[in-house]
Amino acid sequence: MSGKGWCPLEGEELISETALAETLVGGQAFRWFWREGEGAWLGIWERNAVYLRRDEGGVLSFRSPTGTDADSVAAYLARGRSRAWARKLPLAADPVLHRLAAKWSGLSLLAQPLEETLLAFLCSSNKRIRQIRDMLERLASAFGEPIQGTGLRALPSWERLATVSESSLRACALGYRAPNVLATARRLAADPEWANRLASLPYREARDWLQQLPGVGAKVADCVLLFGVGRGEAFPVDTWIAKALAGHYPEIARWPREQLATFARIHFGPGAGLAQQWFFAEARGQSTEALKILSSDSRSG
DNA sequence: AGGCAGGTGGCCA
DNA sequence: TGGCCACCTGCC
Repeated sequence: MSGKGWCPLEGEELISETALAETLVGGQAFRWFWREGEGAWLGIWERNAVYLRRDEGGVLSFRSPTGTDADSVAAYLARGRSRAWARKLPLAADPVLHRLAAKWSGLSLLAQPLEETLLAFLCSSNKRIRQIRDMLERLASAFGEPIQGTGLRALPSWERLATVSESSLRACALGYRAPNVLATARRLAADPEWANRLASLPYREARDWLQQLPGVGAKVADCVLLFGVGRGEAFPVDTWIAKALAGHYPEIARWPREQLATFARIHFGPGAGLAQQWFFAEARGQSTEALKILSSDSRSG
């Protein structure tokens, strides 16, 4: 079934259409677009553009106009890491988790670039997925470097963002997030080692450091640590997750956010973040079709 | 036509 | 600590 240029991702577990959609556009990444004409997803990260499609048997294939290789795609999808996290969850002790594990077995937590993850979640407050996507596309077209031969643009670096004006950020419809993005950009640009340092810090210290950035609170910090640094113990608690936890665990229903996050890290352990994504997918209850419509690329195909 | 959204930070008890 | 409110903008 591999047409010209399509390369199967070998040695991977089969994945359902729903699990794939949840993985790509369920709220952890924002630059995956369903291309109806291709029957494939187009994803953009750093200088990579990758088309990803699933055959009827559940095998993934990709092709890349940027020459991104199979190892890089597999590293980004990070499916093995999610399987390892799943094995560490207390599935036997927690029937709720056991059921979600079966239902969402193919769902993976992507290994996304840290800088892009921070930018995305700095934009995310008080916004729905669709609006976050739109903000990022405006930032990419206004300030991002072209990705050669694709007509696409990368997200701007923090160094680049440090040089722009607040009004030009507001022109990207960032609203009150604009000054936060700018102040964060200036702080990071003045501290070139920040990413390495963050990666070397223990979870709690890394979280505290992130929270010192303007516009970064507990939830955003956990999203950055989970999606952009690969800290499986991070458990972002937003309104959806708070509701989902309340529904599944009535005894903690009225706990404040911060306590829910602590409870989850203790109860779920090193793979807590994966459980969070299962709860999120479960709570949304959106169809695959709805996810595709949400993320269909309205630009010229 | 207005309320509300996957939050944060400042302020008050 | 925990609870309450303003904040930009776009979409339902």
